[in-house]
Amino acid sequence: METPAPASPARRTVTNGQRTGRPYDHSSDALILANTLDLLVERGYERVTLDEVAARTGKAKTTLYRRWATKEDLVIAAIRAAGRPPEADRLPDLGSLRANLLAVVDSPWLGGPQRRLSIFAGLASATQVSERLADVIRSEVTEPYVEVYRRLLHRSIDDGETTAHFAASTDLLAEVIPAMSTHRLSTSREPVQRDFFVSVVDDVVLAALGMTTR
Amino acid sequence: METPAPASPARRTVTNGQRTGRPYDHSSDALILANTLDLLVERGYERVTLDEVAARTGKAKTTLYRRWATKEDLVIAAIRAAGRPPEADRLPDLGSLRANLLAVVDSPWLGGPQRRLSIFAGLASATQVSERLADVIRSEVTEPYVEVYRRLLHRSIDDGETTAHFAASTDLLAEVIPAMSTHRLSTSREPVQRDFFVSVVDDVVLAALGMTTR
DNA sequence: GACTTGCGCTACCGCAAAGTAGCGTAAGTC
DNA sequence: GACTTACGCTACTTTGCGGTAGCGCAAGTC
Repeated sequence: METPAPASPARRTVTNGQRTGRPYDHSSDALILANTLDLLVERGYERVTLDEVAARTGKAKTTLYRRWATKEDLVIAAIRAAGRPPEADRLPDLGSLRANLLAVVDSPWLGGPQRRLSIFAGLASATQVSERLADVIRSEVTEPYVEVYRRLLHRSIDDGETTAHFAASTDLLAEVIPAMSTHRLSTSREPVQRDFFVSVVDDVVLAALGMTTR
Repeated sequence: METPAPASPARRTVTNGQRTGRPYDHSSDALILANTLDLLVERGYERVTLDEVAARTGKAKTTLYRRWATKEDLVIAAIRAAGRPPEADRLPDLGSLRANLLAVVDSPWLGGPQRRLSIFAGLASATQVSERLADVIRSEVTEPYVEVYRRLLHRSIDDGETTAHFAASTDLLAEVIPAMSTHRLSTSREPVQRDFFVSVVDDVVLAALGMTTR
């Protein structure tokens, strides 16, 4: 979670310099944005209604509009507030490419691998709404996430580690595809397989997100 | 393309047995359904309007409603009319698992690999609309498609071929992830890499489609 | 205490899009 | 030719939802 941006107040009457009067109560912004993201995941962009966001949060709809000018702005803020994936350069080197990749997979970003995948599905619909929204998703979610993996991989290639590594771990693929037929990640599966599976999944779903046909 | 189902006429006045009067002109059903699918891909379910489907097809909106009772019915028909992936049992054995998998990848189902992926993206939003629609997508698209790969793979495992095969071809993975950063499949890439990439992509996107959180 | 501005509420506007009604006409069956 | 039903058209109703107006009150600053 990040601070919800200067809230770009929808239309604030500008009193020069100093502000008086009752201040914004930003204590519940995080809750609003979290609920927005939840709804986005459950229903997709078009079926998110601000009435429902307001109801869930216990805020008045008008309050939402005091902070974000449009629904699109609110959703963008929610996406931004979800934070960004870890940066490759700041991650400790765990000794092997594989370990480094798995660390990213298991990072708590977007609630961890399970929920992350759900969010991707929700975002897929949002990319069809507007260029602006699609751009935000790309620049805030897709690109940075793929970038981590790419960086880790390139680093490993430069070290000459890569090929051997992949050759060693790819028997897993033989299990991955049949496992997919369950269509659930929650079913029991050996941990290593799961991890590798999710990493591929995440990446590829992102690629699909970037591939809207507009 | 399949015959567009008995069209389950929205509400037909039942004259017993024999029908007289001007018959339905089903010659353009395929066109209607194709345009519906196109729009679904371009815009996502919510932004498909029947006015636009009608306009594109050159038919009157009321004509659409004479054939499909609701928008949802029309979209379902469009998905059904898109046909099903090839069945594993009917595919010729090309000698290696890899060749068999690639044959599926390159099958013309849903317009071939490129367009197929776009359609998946469009369907992702539709899975959030209703249980019924989600079920159709799962049973008509997701399940059968994953099933092909699964069957081919299992067959290969039973033959003892699998592990060796995958080990031999997985250096590709080292290229796949960085290549994804382009977020386009249309960029130039060596054919074998592309094929393998797309096969993974297709499969995994499908898994994501099956994973709606409703 | 005077002033300012956010909050919650209720009511409302505007618009897009699903779905319908009814008409004149086309294309069939008997 | 009489009859029936689809087609295209225009106009309409309904609904949901984004977004706004204005009020009484809360929570701050001076």
